[in-house]
Amino acid sequence: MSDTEKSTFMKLREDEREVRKALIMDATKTLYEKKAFHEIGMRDIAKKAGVSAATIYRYFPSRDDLFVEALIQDINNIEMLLSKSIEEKMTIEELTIVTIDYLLDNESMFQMMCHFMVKGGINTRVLNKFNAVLLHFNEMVNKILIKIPGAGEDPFFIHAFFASLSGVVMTFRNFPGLTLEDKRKLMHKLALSIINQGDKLSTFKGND
Amino acid sequence: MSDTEKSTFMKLREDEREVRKALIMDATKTLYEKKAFHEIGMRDIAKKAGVSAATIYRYFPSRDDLFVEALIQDINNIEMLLSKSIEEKMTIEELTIVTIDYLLDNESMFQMMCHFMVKGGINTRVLNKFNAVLLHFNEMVNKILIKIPGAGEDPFFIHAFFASLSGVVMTFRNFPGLTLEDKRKLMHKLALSIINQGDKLSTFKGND
DNA sequence: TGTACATCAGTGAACGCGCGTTCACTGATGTAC
DNA sequence: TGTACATCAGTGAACGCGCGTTCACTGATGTAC
Repeated sequence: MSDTEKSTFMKLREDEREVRKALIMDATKTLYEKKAFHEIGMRDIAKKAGVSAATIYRYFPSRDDLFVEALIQDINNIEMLLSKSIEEKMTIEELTIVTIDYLLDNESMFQMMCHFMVKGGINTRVLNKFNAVLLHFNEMVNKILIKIPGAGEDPFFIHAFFASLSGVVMTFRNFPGLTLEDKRKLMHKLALSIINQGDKLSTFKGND
Repeated sequence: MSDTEKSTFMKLREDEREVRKALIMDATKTLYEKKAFHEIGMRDIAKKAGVSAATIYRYFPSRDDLFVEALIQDINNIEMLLSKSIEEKMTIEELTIVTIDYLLDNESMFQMMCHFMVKGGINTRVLNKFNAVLLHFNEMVNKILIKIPGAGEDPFFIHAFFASLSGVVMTFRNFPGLTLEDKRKLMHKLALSIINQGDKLSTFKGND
């Protein structure tokens, strides 16, 4: 009896931990919408979550661990977004636009991805987690996109295409002299030109 | 007479400054070949150039200014590389491989580019310089690549394509479980699949 | 019902440290007269 | 030829500061007997 009591007690404590952890994650994600990735510090997150900075370290071993976990959740969002798009029988063109927009509208997530992919010297444990996310994303893309007409023939192309979109967004993010909306349109066109190889832009002609 | 004497004297001093400046730049570029971008500090550069860290600030207003200048010179390298490629009547496929290899073999440069493009909060003056470089590169790409068969029809595609290559390199740089050479081959294939849209990989079949 | 003890979440304050940048100073070279 | 002064490159040492992380401690809750 003492055993089961103890375990339910432990269970409650465990649940409570999960709740707190989720609270910190939520605070982190909220900040992502407001600040650039490199401007988000542990003290900011702590403040937003209503705890002290030291508390965060009871739930996450390091800043990068916290962030990579946030990324995992974000990938889930993308996953749902893509699934939904497929259900609605989106064309590859529409999907391209959705993806570009996602990368543009979640700037901090994008910055974080670049951070993990480009900057060296990241803790091995964290990098493993991150790579697991990437692999998972790749598989998911494979499963989902294989069904889209005009995208599915070659798995190489699918992966290359998604990587390309990151490249387009990265390269033209700060393109001088354009408003955000102009940049968005530019990126749409650029990305579509990859699909349509330039001379077949007809599907998107009306958006000039 | 005193005037011309003075000016030649000034001129000499000026020349000497240029030499010193070049010396610091060379040290910087040498370090690029050995260390990751984020690991290169002012003290490292100073040591390599045989001066003190404080001296660097007599020639460059800040670390980022120094780095952006290094980038400018590097872009010149790429420019020459591309020109040469055109002269040798490279196909777009061959050019793709050259470019991927360049990005892989100049890791720090690539990291630096990402740094300037992705990270926020960069000094306006520096960002302007950087954007000028990008614009220049874009124009150059336009002028050169327009001549390549199979690439030239649509300027959008050309720019998108180069941006894509960055994306491919960024995304698969740390792909787990592959050696550098395997990653290189993977990236080649991925990038070529963008050009050839998957079902036309024939030009590169022999490289498996 | 009470006392001693274990566990653990939470925290304010401090630590550590890297690293870009600045300061106050030295020394060499040139000019004025 | 000599003296006072201006200019400027170069520098060792220190500054500043952000910021992730850790420490030593408190307080609440539960257990043993």
